[in-house]
Amino acid sequence: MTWEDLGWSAPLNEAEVAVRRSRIEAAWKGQPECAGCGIRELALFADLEEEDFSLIHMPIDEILFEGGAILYNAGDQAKAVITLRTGLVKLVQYLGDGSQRIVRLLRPGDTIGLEATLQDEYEHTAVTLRPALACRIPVDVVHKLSRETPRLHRQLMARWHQSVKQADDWLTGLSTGSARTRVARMLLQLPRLSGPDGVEICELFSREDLGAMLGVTTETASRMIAELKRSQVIVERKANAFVCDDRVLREIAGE
Amino acid sequence: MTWEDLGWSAPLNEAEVAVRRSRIEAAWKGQPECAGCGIRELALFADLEEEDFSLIHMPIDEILFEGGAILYNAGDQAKAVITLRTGLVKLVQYLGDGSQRIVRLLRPGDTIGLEATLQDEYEHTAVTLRPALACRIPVDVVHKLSRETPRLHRQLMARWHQSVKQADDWLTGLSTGSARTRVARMLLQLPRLSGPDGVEICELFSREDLGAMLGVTTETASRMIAELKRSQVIVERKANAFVCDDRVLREIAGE
DNA sequence: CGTTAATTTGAAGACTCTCAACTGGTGTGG
DNA sequence: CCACACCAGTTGAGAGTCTTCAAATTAACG
Repeated sequence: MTWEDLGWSAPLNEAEVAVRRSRIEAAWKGQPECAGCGIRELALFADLEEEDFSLIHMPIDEILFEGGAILYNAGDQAKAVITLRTGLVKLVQYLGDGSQRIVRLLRPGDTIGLEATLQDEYEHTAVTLRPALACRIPVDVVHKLSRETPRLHRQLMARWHQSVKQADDWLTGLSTGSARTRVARMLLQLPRLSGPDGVEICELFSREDLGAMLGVTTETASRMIAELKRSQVIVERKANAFVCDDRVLREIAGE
Repeated sequence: MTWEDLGWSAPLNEAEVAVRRSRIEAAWKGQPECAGCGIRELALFADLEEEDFSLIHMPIDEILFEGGAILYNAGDQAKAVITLRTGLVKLVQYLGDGSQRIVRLLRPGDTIGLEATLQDEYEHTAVTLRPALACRIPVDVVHKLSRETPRLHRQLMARWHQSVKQADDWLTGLSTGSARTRVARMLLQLPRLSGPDGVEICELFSREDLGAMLGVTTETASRMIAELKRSQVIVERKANAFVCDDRVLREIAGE
């Protein structure tokens, strides 16, 4: 079976700027293009052994998305599961009245669109917040591996478990308390990149997205960030990239 | 292996008012005590076939809890998964500052404490909101079945999936918008019992719990309910049991 | 360099929280 | 049987927070 058989030859959408093909064996064997790929340690196939990979005879797409790209829309045909290698992705759920709420963030190593293994439509809209590198795994591959090896089961369960846990924490942490508290908690749990001088930096996103994550308006999100900047609790290094005073943030977050 | 081997002979806690033993075969074969049990259609073992059940040689506890009983506390040793047959259970997550948030409600057919299959501690505190009948399934049974039959896998995945979906809906539906909107949405998605005269009735819970579900204070929750009562959108039949005007509720809920 | 989008800020009003008092029902002990 | 304490629910008033609508400012881009 090939990608063409699945009707996946065309790019997912216009935002998809590059598609590189690689057989799964390549990913596994650590060929150049996959050097530094976290897939072996982090991702869905972490527990698999080399023999398992030999069961797969279907290419895995490795895709580079630009920031703001749509991985899929809610309701789209769900034929693949996506593993995120670099970047950050938001899962958006739309409400009846047209407003939207971001229900989860996905980081490198996370699996996106896991529901594809159980139903034929995606539940959310998945959008990159920054340029992102991802691997698109056809659900047939997952199903086949699932039949052949029990090792994948535990990983799948673990992924589901992780999603539930994150959803619960998102609710209690980022959807409870004052806007200031929520912003502080968000900043604390944001992935930190170590800057050039070794100081930890966290890249924020648009105020609109921040609001949609915390359940407050764009203006309120903006005010809170602006306030933190003025009081020097966070210091802007580059555009939307901050050095955070975690001690004070934890205090604001209610420890 | 028996329950005693697992150290489960003692009741889970003082709130457990009755324990009845039944072998899983009994449940499957539809013996009297299991007549009307939804386990075959709804629950974790829905897909299993008779031969699968013969693999189990460990008793399943059937437990009757009174309202407000604690099924388990966050951090408790997680040795069993629980299937709810009747009643309603809340999952409570505690925050650093001691306050609490209810992250999910579980209804008949739902599986409680699924994390027991993956880790040895429960993540939430599970408390009955009404008298409840539940079956306690040792994780060893789940693991054994999991090894022997692939049919359980799909059910487990489906359960996880369901949890994630409910968590996401809980966030977007019950944690977004004004307090009035949230209360309306909550009432709309509450399980309805058909009253004596055939009219659908929904039993509400304490204002404190309602507040903890919606992320508002007890007083605000009370005000919203009182207001709906005054405006006749909901009519109290018995204590805390209402007939709801769904048309108006949907309007308040924002369509 | 002009135009557009994103962010910030202001001010008024709506909403929610806090603290406090009041109500009605339940259970206990005298 | 009554007095009392206790608890959940309700209500009130003022303070505080967030939203809304609008305008000003800054950043981004062709």
